[in-house]
Amino acid sequence: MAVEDDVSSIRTTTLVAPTRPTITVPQRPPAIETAAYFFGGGDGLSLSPGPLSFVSSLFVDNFPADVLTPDNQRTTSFSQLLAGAMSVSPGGGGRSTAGMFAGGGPMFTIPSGFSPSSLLTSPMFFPPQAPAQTGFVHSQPQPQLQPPGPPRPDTFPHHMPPSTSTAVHGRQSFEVSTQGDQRARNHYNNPGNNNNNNRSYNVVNVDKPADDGYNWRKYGQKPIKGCEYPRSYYKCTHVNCPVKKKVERSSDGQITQIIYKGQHDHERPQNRRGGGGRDSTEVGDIHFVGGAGQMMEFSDDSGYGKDHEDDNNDDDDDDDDLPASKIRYSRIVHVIIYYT
DNA sequence: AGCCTTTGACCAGCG
DNA sequence: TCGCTGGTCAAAGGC
Repeated sequence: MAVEDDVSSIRTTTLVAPTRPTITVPQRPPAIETAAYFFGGGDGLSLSPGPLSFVSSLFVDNFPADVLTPDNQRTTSFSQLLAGAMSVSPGGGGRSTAGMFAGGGPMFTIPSGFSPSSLLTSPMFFPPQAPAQTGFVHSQPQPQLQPPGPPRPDTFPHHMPPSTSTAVHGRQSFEVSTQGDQRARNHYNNPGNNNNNNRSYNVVNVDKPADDGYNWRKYGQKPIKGCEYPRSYYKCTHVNCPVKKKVERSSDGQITQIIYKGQHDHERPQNRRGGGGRDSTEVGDIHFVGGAGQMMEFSDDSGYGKDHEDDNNDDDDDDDDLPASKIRYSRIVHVIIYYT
């Protein structure tokens, strides 16, 4: 299938801001088309079990901590998590944007207290560089996430502030304890626990797209039609590193898209310029959507600082120690990742 | 001095 | 062929 060929070498990450005053729906890149296709938004193709297995393994293997289902029933099974999420996700007015994107496909939501950075930083989320793998991280505005067809009555209100959208997500959410998150991090930080390998991992920083652990040099900027803010182009400054990324902003200057292209062929710099180190964004909701076994999506809605419980601030490498004010104003993030 | 951003120009792809 | 758009280059200037 041609579309599969198109995405076979693509890893896509979508970072989407919830509010985009001017909703201009650009052309979908092949990956997104494929996403809609795999997620049932295309021609009704059912989901491949692959991604579920993938995500399942992610959580079973790396999130051993107890998690809470929406009714606060503890469960340790990803399947249970998924079942719990699916029981509340499809249909109804409480449908989330990820749900819309998924077109009813599998999805679960993780509210605040869980950092997607943990996932993003995991070798599974950004798997170690396979020699033949070319990562391509793409993001697109939420309207693109909707499958083709007439507008849904339950379309996510783009004018809603993050806090409101959080409520929408929250009702559909189960919780993953930060303790579990920490354990997951320890899991990843401990090479002995990682069957994949112990290479460094990538971080998608929502608020500071240029600060994801690597050093970037801006090499271009182009105005986007219909957008007040231009698209910026960055290159990894590491010698011979082919990775590039482009950052798009909404008309209010908020980052709406971060698109990575290529894969780093080097470790993340130990000593960052400016001494900032990592400072990824606290994460709110994360939506995992099953796909072709190579793609996942999560949504980061950090607009609810009240739910933020930073019990991980004992770690310099922690992503969660942002001030609540910053968390509150950070963006919803959708991430779609392709694995090959 | 080195690295970065800015910015206009250039080039390629596409309709 | 032309115009549009996306992506990149490179000079200039700033930190």
